[in-house]
Amino acid sequence: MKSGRRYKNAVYEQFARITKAVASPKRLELLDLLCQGERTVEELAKQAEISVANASQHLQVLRVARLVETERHGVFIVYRLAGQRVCDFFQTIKTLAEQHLAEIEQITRQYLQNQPDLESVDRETLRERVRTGAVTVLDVRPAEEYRAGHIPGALCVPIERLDQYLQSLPTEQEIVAYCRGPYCVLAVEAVSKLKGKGFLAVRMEDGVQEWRAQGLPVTIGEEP
Amino acid sequence: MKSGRRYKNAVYEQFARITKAVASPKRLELLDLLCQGERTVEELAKQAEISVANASQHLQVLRVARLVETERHGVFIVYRLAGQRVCDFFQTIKTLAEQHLAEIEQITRQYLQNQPDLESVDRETLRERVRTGAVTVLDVRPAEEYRAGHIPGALCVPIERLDQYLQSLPTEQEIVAYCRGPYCVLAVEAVSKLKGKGFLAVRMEDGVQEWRAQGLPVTIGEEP
DNA sequence: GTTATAATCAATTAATCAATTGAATATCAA
DNA sequence: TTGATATTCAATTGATTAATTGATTATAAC
Repeated sequence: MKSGRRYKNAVYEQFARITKAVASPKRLELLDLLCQGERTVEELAKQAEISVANASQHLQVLRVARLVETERHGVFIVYRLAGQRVCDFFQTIKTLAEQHLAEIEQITRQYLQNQPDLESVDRETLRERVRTGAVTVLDVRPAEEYRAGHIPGALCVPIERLDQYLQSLPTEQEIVAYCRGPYCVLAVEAVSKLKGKGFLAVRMEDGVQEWRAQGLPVTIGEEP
Repeated sequence: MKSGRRYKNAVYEQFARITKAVASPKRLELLDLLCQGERTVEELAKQAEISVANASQHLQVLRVARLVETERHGVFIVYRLAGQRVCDFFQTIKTLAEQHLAEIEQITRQYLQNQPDLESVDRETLRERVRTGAVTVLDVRPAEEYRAGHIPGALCVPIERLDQYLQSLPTEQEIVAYCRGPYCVLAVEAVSKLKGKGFLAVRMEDGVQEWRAQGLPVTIGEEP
């Protein structure tokens, strides 16, 4: 075999290390979670709804491909993305899939149809209403994701603690809930619960990644 | 299982259709070739050095993932990328691999070391020298790729026809050869041959994709 | 030291995938 | 219609891969 061919094979083999690492639905879900912020193996396993051993194995595949890195914090091992570029890469995959695979829109439509009447609000409208204080925005992701970055003015109301916040929420003013983006179901569930309790709740499809990608501001840490 | 989980699984499954399609070195090579321009199955098979049947199968995997599309031209079937976005996606993979996998640089260095002393010239220098006419630029890719887009002022000299052009090339002036980019070996081979014949030849690492990505102009069709 | 917890490792199974071969299909031209 | 060519299909092989299970390692608290 010519040396040129051997070289080419070696190079494409390296490229494929990256693509093979992301060629699994579960690993894509783990990457998606890690785009929202760093996490321990246990948290990742729980949120992706797989066993810890299985999550550990998937994470190591991602690590060997240098897409994620780890750090030991006492008895925990924290995984995080190996850079913003990896998050961008995941967003690219997402966008490509959305634009090339009509099935995704279909699956989403089907899912949303099975949810009780669910309006949603777009970015621009929301931003204007937040600015004028005409709306209450809830970030229903886990608190650590909120701290890693949230939409300015949003309240940190993790979905599992939504019940505790119910009495402090306005009953007349509109409430907008968002989570990790269009394929995350937290906001859908939050809105469903809020509407059941008589609130005026709508969902925003975008997550922080989409918001940031539009060049819109993101607040890091706690709200003042 | 909750409907939220079923929905998530379905969505990530769709994302993975894209990533599984690119999770093979050979399919990445085919995509790389298609980034340079459309081609028939036979041409792709020949350039990737695999059997036609094998190429056909790989191409169909890419087609099912909607990354490429086909058109029948008589007895030929022409494959092309399903949009500029797919080319960008491939470039993203390439960049990510280059930046995260030190092995690639190592492999490249090793390959170039085995080639007889091979200088290379960067984009900016080349552009300036082309502008002032101080250099002859050769595009050593196949003619159809040249027509699909080439660096302004470059001559179309496919490597397999290089011999025929030898007498019309300047012997005193510097000659710069380029091909599909840093991992393509055509320019390396062309420079090697030219230097063997006594020409002042150097290689430019960038291909048209890299050139274009810098916002530099690209000429489509034949030179005037 | 002992214990509890987080994470990884090792071994297994079923499933999926890459490449090869030879046959089948589609188009065009004689 | 027949023959030639480009491509795809179908069946087979060997190689990877995902998920599960139970055992093992590493750390911190007692």
